[in-house]
Amino acid sequence: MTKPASDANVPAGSPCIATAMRKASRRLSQLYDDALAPTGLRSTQFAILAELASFTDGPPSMVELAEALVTDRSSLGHNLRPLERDGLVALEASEEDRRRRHVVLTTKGRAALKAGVLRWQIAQDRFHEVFGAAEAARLRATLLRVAHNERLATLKG
Amino acid sequence: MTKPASDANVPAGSPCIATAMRKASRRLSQLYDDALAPTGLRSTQFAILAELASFTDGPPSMVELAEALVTDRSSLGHNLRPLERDGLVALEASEEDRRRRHVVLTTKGRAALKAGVLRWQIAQDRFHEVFGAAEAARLRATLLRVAHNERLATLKG
DNA sequence: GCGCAATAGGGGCATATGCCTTAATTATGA
DNA sequence: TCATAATTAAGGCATATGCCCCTATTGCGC
Repeated sequence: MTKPASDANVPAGSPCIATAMRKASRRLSQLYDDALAPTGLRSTQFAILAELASFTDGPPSMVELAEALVTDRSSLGHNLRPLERDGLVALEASEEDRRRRHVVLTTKGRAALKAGVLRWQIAQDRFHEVFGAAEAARLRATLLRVAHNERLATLKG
Repeated sequence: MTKPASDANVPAGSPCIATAMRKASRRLSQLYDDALAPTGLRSTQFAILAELASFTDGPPSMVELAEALVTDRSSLGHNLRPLERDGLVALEASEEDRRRRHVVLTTKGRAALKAGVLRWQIAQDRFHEVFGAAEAARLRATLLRVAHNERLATLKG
């Protein structure tokens, strides 16, 4: 139990967690981008659409969406540009607060997400096949605890 | 044993491993970049210098270094540009194979790495403080197994 | 030795990521 | 009320990441 796959051919390298994280991140992006390629979506874009779809109480503001994605507001703004250009999302001015702009998943965006899920599942299946569903779930839970831990955001605090 | 920290305030979100990985990666980059800021190095640049220093049998070629970093050759080429400009690394033509260029860690680069390690340790300590050294080591090992698993590179294979 | 496949890098293009600054708007406190 | 602080998003700048195509060079099969 909890017996991981072989550690052979895995160099020790530096003890840096962030470095290991980025290496793994690049590797996984390869796999998921490869699977999503036929849809014209990148894994980051797919993630944005999926996160958008998870907001059931109306479209979020940029700040809310950025926080959910654990990313910078500016980064999100930049990333939304291609999606807006292609009509997958729309930015609507808020009624209550004219500073805010709500990010809306368009019909076209919803369709793209739906098509993306079919391809995404292939990459996800591959990961489960290689690492096992149980360890995958454990890893994912750990990653989300890292992502949402505020004490890992800055040294202050 | 193996009891993780609290899962409170960790939204379930999508089951996508890649999405969780990138969220965690962005979070950790925040922390390590924050720590490294005084040195003028970014965590990615620090990682490149550290990886370079790990080659004890002479400076690696771009391909060798890219593989060690689990990144694209082109990406590495781009990332080396600022480091070369600042004199932290040097690209030397190979004698045996004139296609190759060896990436050399300069004296200045070695000094920058040394200074970076002092700051890096602060971020690493924070992570250990939050997650515990044992779980951190487990996580890092898992991440490296992901990073170096060829069956997670493409769907083919 | 020659022709062709394979390999190493460079350059261009597009997106990803985050910083700092600025403008617009809203909230707050005297 | 009104000046000021705080918030929201945009824009510019720099780096990060990976794809494709191109050139130079090497290795290989004949």
